[in-house]
Amino acid sequence: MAGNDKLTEERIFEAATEEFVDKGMDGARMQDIATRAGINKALLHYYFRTKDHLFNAVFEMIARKIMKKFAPVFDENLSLEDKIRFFFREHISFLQENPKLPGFLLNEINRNPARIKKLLSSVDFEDIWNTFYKQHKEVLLKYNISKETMPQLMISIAAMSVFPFAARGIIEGALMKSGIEFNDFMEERKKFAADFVIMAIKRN
Amino acid sequence: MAGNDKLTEERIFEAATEEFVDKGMDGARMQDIATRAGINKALLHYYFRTKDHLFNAVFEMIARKIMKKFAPVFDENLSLEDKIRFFFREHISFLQENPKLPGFLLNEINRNPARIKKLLSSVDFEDIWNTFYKQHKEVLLKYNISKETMPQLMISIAAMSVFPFAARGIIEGALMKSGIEFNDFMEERKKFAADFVIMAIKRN
DNA sequence: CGTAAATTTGACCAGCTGGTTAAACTAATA
DNA sequence: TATTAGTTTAACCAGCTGGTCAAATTTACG
Repeated sequence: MAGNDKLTEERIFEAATEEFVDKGMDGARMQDIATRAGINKALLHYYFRTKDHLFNAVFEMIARKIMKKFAPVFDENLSLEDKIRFFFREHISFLQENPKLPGFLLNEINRNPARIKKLLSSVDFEDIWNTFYKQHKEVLLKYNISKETMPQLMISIAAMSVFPFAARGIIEGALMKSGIEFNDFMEERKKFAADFVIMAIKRN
Repeated sequence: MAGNDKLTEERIFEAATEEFVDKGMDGARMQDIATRAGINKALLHYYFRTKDHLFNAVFEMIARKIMKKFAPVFDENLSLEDKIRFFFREHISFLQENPKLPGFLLNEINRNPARIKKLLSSVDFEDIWNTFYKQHKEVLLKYNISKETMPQLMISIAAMSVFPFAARGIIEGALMKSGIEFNDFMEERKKFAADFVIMAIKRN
């Protein structure tokens, strides 16, 4: 075997990731991926038989990467408030480094819901939320959160950090006239979002 | 001229809207649009010269429709709290009737940011927010909102109602194991989101 | 070195896609 | 009825796309 087989496969994988994230499954071209990886199109098919194979490999890798990065948040030994602050700091920082990921994932999920449902079937959200709820049940008594409103809260938290990246095109347009840069806005948002959520769940 | 010219154009427009919203610009096929409209592909090109023409027409129509529907919210003669409740009730109801719109718009905006920036250039967000701020400046004194945090607040509000629809594929998966239906979740969210935002901006 | 297996290539193909064209049809109207 | 402008159609095409194939090259190793 040629000694650079892993190098080639890695180069293909990186090239495919960039093309797919940039242009989506429909928009990406096998030829472009091959060119970007510095190889032949036939060689591309030699490593990943079809476009679907290649796309699925890339998609699952990204999904795993994200889960691996944020599952630990639930286990951190922090107070509820600090956990919320920690999450927004880490999550928004991650998205600042991968700004196109939200749009890519949301689009491909809408385009093919079956794919993600298969992936998610192995994740027990009920359990994650229950664990989280039990960890903080003493504190949550002082807050406005019941077990039933956990999904609403969790999805609100996700929305606060993910949405601005998914809707970046509009938001940049909306901020432009006020002379605000998107990156400054997101930097400010790490604190704003945390304060916002903490305020929202506090009993008055 | 044949008396049904407007009928034909309308049928094309409806068919194109459904196909584009469903499959995106890249995924939609001119033949499918023609078939859905019950006409020939050549006739489709006779009414809208190219796929781009057709897509732009559909996209601008949808964008206008949304703006027209929600600009009035800012002018309603309501208290700040009632305005927030009113917005979430109306906006989520609208999205319940058009659940695929957020995914479609966000994707096409990411795919072609120039398109939306042209559209948005005619909308003076700074002005809208200033007007909104002035309308409620007496009340906002009691809240946590300064002129500078208006964009953060506005985008948070949008995120709360739009994100669940854009991420519906994931959220349905996450809610499934808890036995919650997406529609019930969104119905509950009209109140939750409003309470959440109002709590968040109240001074403690 | 020699040979078998793995890797890489250029040339090729069938099918689909957006778009065109020339001819046929329809309805108003003079 | 004959003319004309607008509408609809079937057949066609060039170019691109994912995918294939046989031959050439490289590498491992006895």
